[in-house]
Amino acid sequence: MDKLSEILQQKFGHTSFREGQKEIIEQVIAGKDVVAILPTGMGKSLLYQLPAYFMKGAVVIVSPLLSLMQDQVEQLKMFGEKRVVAINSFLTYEQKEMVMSNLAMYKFIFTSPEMLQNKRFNCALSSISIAYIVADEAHCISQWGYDFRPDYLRISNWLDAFPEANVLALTATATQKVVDDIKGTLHMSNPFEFIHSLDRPTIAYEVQKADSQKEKEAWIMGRITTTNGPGILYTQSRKKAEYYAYELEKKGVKVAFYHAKLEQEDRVLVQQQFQQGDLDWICATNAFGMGIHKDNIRQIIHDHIPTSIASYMQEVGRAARDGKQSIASLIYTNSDVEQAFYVAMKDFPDETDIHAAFQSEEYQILLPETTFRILSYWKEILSEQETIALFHDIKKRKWLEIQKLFTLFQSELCIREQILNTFDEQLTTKPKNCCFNCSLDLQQLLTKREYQNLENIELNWFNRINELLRP
DNA sequence: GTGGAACACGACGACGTGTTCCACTGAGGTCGTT
Repeated sequence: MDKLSEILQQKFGHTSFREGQKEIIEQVIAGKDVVAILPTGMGKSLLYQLPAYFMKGAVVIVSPLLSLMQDQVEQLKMFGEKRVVAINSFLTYEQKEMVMSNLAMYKFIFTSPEMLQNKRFNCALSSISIAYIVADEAHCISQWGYDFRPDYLRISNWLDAFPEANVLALTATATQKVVDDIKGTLHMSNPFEFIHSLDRPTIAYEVQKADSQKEKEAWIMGRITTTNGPGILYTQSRKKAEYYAYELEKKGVKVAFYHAKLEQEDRVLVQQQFQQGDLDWICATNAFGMGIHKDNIRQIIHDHIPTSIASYMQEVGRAARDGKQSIASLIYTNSDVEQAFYVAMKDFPDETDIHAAFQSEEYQILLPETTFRILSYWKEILSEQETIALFHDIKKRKWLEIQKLFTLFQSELCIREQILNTFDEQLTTKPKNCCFNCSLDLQQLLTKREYQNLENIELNWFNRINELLRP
């Protein structure tokens, strides 16, 4: 048995590697930069965990969510690794000081892109030896960096302080544009690239067009109340997620809603209940998904046009992790394109905002928080004209992407094939249940289910009490 | 930009039609203060 397999068995209890894992791990150990695109459930964590045991120094893992960090810290501790810490706002000032003063003790250091801008933290990091740096869920660099969390783009400058460390970028879905963004931001020159096929033959694609919002709602309610989950209904707004959860609950469906405005404890609770099977459906915004461990999701429904093909695939990819047949359905109306564009654009500064922000600091403070944050970042590195040009470009790109997605859903060609082509991939074999435009046996795909309508039960009770009280 | 609700209007009263207004609209982390 070679050394890698030995550690795999000793530390992680696996007897063999999955496709691509060994190759990637070898490249990381050899000191190469690596971009690895692997579907959810293909063992991405192992790719950064295992090489650490062959290299001197610590591993810094940049993660987008606090919950994801906690999750991974716990997972490593379960494997018996004690030298692991997450440095983020969950720690008090005193705890942070304590960890930073003893940073050399740790093998795995999890942190957020925001934290990488902390001077005290950087000072501590520069005093220890770093083997390699990991960008987990690296698509966030491209997806969030430009218009939401500019600290993702600041990783670029931060990396200059660690020229010796190689970088490993991990994600489940990335178009060529996203890969280019990742490589650029992480200063990767000639990295080893492992790109697993994005095609998931056990996910069938269904697209439905509705003439009105009412028709759309009726279709969604009908589908969820007559067929089996577990499933996720992705809505475009928090309000809609709550509305559907409320309506479905009345029909007897075990359901909860999930979005960014939920308290942290409620989020954890909903997530756990769904994972344990106590809930059949989650009505959620795009906040739901990263770090969800559930293998048997059978249905993903979208009630809108997503803002990018990559995020659509991320969301759809949460189904069928157990390899069993599942279905991804999307229902839209013509006006949904405009809605998607509005949502994608609403925090972007317009030309007047950019001009005013470059003229006066006070004006910038009047802007919405996200807009202010984005502008502050670009003001540091670009001129006013360059910033205007940049946002013009980003807006145009977003609009084209949404349009492309809309055209794709409207087209009569194979949906699977078109999606794969967007990711520069060719479809080699069509599964039996491919898509709405090829072949789709809905009766086979969707198991019938009857729910007990709680509205009727309440009504019956109301009638019975009335009868009893009648003089 | 769209869609739905509310309102105005015509004309002997209810209701269809046109106009106006307003709601819709994601994602996370950190710091300092209460």
